[in-house]
Amino acid sequence: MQKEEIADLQIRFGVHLRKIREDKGLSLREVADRCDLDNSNISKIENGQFNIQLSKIFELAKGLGVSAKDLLDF
Amino acid sequence: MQKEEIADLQIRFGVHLRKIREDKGLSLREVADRCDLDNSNISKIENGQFNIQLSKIFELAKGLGVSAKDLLDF
DNA sequence: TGATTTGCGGTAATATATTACCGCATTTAT
DNA sequence: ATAAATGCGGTAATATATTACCGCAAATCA
Repeated sequence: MQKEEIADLQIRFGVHLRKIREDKGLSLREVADRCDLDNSNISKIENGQFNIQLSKIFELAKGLGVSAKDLLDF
Repeated sequence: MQKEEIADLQIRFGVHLRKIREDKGLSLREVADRCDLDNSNISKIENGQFNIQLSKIFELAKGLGVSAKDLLDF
């Protein structure tokens, strides 16, 4: 997988993640509290700046109240 | 998320990944060729030794001919 | 208007994944 | 019995994610 493809994937994931969060009416800081993460980092994930790990996908899913597979449904 | 939880997650993911591969009747080296990865590393992923990244989930899904969300369906 | 919330960019130290390589032991095929 | 395939452990160099900070600008609220 090329760098560009990965960057594109991160962006698409981030857009999807943001939509889920906003549909739930949560702020970055609220999600951060639920996930034990920092709001700035979730912001970066949503903006496609990180190629996050498996465990983080599950942490985010838990914090957002959705299943992990839902986070990859885009 | 604690270290132990992450280790457990990796193992469950690996077990699921292996099942998908074996259901397709593929060897590690065959999947490795399709994914442009090394067979030893896929072995380690299946054995829960890696907390892989988002992009790698998609690479594996492509190589296995399934959707990424299917890989998290366990 | 003043205060709070929100999203976001920057940073630096640390931890971790990535990658390709080697070879071995076991299983499977000829 | 011989050869090939398979799964897997070890390693070392490199790249990358992680984490918790800080503070700002714009939006929202009292």
